Amino acid sequence: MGTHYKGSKKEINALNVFIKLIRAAESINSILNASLSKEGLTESQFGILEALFHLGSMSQKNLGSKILKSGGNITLVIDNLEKRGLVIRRRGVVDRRYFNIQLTEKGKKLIESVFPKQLKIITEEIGILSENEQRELQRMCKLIGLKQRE
Amino acid sequence: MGTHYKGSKKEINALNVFIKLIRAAESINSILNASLSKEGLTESQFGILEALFHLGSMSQKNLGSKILKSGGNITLVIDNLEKRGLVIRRRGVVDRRYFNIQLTEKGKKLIESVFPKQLKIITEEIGILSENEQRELQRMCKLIGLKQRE
DNA sequence: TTTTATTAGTTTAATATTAAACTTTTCAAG
DNA sequence: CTTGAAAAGTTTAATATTAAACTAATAAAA
Repeated sequence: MGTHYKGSKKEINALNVFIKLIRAAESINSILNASLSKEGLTESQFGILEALFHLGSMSQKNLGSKILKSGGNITLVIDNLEKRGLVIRRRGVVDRRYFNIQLTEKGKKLIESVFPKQLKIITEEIGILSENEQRELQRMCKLIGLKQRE
Repeated sequence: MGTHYKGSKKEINALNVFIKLIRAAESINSILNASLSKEGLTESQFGILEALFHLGSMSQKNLGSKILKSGGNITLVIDNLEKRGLVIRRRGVVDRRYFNIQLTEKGKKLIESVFPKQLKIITEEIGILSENEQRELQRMCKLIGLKQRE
């Protein structure tokens, strides 16, 4: 034990695992963000475009739950995407509280070009692990992710 | 394959692993941050206090590299910690460009009380995995973390 | 010794983010 | 129908974060 008591062996082990987990996530994210910033996109903007591209048009509320950001933040991100002509807001017809957020042709072109680059980075970074290791990593991360919703 | 081409099988697998990895990290972090905010601490503030507590006094530059934040940010975080009387800046004697950032007694008391709570959360969350699984998770995350510095 | 380059830290301007208060619209209960 | 609750989105105020320009101190080179 060092100068300060830091915890039991079990706790120290858990802490080390946690730190490595966080570092791995940050490591990949920082590479992805560096690539996105070249296209003038933020992580949130990419998340919105990607969700619209792969899941189709949806409300701001739904987009918020996809990228796990607050309503106020979604308003701003959509504002900025709309200014760049990448998405448009269409007021709902049956329920006028909703906006239906749609990709424009320009937005679709952009995400079609950016998504594969992001995917390539992720594949390279994760590809350092064997197929079996990837399966195991995914399984264990799922367990940790689940715990939150108890 | 769905409506849109999303990538090869290999890419899709890597993407799924990546998403689970990020979610697991976010899951634990959000619990930790909720706990910290009860003490009126931000993640960065905690990181600084924890580094000073476990590694001893150091310069702002060193603190920045420990918690991976920009210099400008460290200036602000230290400002706020200093206002609350949790740390003090001492100008270096041999080299007057440096500040030596030190925990005050109050800061030491706070981190001594907060750190075990954070550690408990981490231990509980990671503890969902067996010891063997934890070892494996750590090993794999290290591999991913390493890749960045190539 | 003077000049130049480097290093630590600060400031500024911009963006991101959230919680909370707010508006508008819809829906449910009486 | 009217009233009240809930839901989608916006605005505001606060904090966090970064990059880039800046100041001050030190070290290196001429």
